[in-house]
Amino acid sequence: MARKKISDLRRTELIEAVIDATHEHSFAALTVAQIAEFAQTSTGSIHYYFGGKDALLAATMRHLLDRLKVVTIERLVKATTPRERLDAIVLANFDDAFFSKKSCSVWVQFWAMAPYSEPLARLQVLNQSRVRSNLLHALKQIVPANQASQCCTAIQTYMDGIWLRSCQTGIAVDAGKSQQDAMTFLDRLLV
Amino acid sequence: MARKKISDLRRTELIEAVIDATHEHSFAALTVAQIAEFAQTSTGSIHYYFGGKDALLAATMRHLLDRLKVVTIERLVKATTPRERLDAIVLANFDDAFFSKKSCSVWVQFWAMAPYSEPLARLQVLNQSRVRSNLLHALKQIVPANQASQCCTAIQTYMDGIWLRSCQTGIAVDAGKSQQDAMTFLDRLLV
Amino acid sequence: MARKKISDLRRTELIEAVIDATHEHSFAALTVAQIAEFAQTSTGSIHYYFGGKDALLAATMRHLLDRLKVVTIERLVKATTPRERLDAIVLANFDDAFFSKKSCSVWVQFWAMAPYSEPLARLQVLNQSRVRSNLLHALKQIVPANQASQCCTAIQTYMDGIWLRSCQTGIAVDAGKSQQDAMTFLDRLLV
Amino acid sequence: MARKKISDLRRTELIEAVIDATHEHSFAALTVAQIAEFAQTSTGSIHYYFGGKDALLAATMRHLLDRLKVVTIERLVKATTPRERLDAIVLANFDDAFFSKKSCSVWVQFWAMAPYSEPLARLQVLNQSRVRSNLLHALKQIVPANQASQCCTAIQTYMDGIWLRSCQTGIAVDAGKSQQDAMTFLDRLLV
DNA sequence: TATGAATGAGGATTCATTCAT
DNA sequence: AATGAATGAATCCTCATTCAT
Repeated sequence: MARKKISDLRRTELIEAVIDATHEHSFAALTVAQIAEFAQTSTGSIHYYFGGKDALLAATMRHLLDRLKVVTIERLVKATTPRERLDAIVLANFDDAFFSKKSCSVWVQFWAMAPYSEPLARLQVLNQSRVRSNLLHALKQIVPANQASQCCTAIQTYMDGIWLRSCQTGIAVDAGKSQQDAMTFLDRLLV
Repeated sequence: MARKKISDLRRTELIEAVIDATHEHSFAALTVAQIAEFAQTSTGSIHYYFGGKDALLAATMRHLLDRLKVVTIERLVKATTPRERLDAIVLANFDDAFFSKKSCSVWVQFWAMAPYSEPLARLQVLNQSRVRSNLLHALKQIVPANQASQCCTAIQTYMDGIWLRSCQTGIAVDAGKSQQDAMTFLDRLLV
Repeated sequence: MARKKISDLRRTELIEAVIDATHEHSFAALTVAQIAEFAQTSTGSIHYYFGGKDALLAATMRHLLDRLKVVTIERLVKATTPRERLDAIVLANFDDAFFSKKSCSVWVQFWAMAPYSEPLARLQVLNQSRVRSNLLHALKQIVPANQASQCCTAIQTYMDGIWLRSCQTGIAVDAGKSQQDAMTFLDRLLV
Repeated sequence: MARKKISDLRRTELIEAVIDATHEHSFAALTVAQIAEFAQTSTGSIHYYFGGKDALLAATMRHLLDRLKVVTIERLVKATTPRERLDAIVLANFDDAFFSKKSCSVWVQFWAMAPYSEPLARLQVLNQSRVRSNLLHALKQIVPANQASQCCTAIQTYMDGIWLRSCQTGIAVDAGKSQQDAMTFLDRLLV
């Protein structure tokens, strides 16, 4: 198990480097050599740990998606009312534990590539479904049954839109502010 | 003038080819030769008319943004009340004259690249500002002054989110349905 | 004949443009389009008059070689003694009617290409032989028969060297000065 | 250090290939792939070791210039009288350790390109100055002070001319013969 | 004659990937 | 485990040449 840890640590370090590098130069424009430099390793190591550039992005996204999952669960277990559960899910998406300009950059590039990559598409669908499932569970106790689905989509769309806009030039990313905005949005949307 | 027309026609043909090709393979994965094949021309012509692959994407986006502008204006001139104006702007964004899976694919890739390309970033800001300006003008007559800005952002974010989601695998794109959803969303948001 | 003149004028204009352009950018780096711009014409015209880029350089060299021939003859007819004839030939090579930095640039590039081009090699040999023949004719009356050939080669080598050095960066080209130097050189060489 | 050696060996091998290939096809007409073939490597390696085609020519010339420098020094240390020193410098230029048709071919193409390339121009000036400095040092003790400079230029011009002529079609290159000719030339020139 | 749009073969360069050490 | 030298397929772009007008 101690053995395993070394390898996992290395992978995590490399993934952090991918996030930094991708934010700065875009994943497509990045060479494996550049990523290796960010991570202070060699191209050989990148291939040793991940198998290739494509797999590297997939691994990075799995990492980010896991973080979202963890933060969501942490917040959900503390919530008691349906509305609290709804807020928990939405706030998790903008939790400063991982909502940052860097993550947004990677996320949007992932989105742009997903339609052209089976493994990425799978990840995208997985996350989308998980979030939707969580949201719907809470929403059904808040809005009339026939409005839950549409309402859920509106919320997901809003959240995706925030991620999308956050990575653009000249946009300052502030987790706290985004959480407030999201709460105001929910208040407006749910009467 | 006949000369100019021919050259413009050629440019438009090439841009249509870019949209088709990008939707199918993603812009980054696309080779100039492939685009040329879609357009039934040579790689030389692409460079002759646009100067390079990057400039080609910029030209394509300018084309799409122009279409949005035209459709928006067409709808705006027919609107009389503030709410009608608001609806006009939002409906224009999902007008089937250009809201299609293909456009969404290009749009999202444009978004992913904009932070790393001066010319694309400029286009992105230009469009974002134009839409915001239109929306705010109408919103200020609908909601209290202190809510207009936040409300505007929510609407833009929602629209961006729709574009983003529309290009994903397994999502069917239906302009009419998207327009209806958007109207329902506005109703909910503006009480 | 008037007809012919128009075409000849055009060819001469184009050749002058080639010389200017080659001096500024080197013939290899030059595109036909650039040459056309120097000549204020189109690429089509270049091909119409010369048939291609390679033929253009050959035509240009033929032009320069003709100029040398003409200047040499003009000076030779005025010479009476063997030494005067020798001087005439050498002075012709540095006559400011065509000895200039521009000509030297073209000449040296011609030299560099000649070993790899049949037509250029022929021109090179032709000129070399013509000059040698003229020189030898005079030299044989000046130095002992068994020294004429070696002496001739030395003179030709010196003249070629001057051309070569004249095109280099930082070297000022002055026809009068080069003529003086050449005369001093001959004096030294021929006792 | 073993590492360094291997890499240096690789570089030298590549440079030898450039000389062979350039002599056969001219540097401009040569493709990187062809050079790679001469060197029995890949195009990738060429770029890995030199960074590009231009840098490759510069490296090759630096190599040739170094050879000249080394041969010159070897001969100079053995010379005692001024005239012996003068001869040493001139003989070095035609030493069969590197005076060959191949070297001449490369040299002349270098000369033709130098006026259009900063790095090549620097090399050209460097070598020209070094040879001049060596020659002048010896000449000042042989000819009157006011004649040294002009005499030096005549010698350099002669040597450059020999290089230039040696690469032409139909000229046989013989180091020994060129050395003899040069000695005869010096004898004639220096009374 | 003159033009310049269109072509596409050809070349320099990049970069993911491999593998010997 | 880690490295980075070596590879060569793949791609963008250039440019001589053609040809319809």
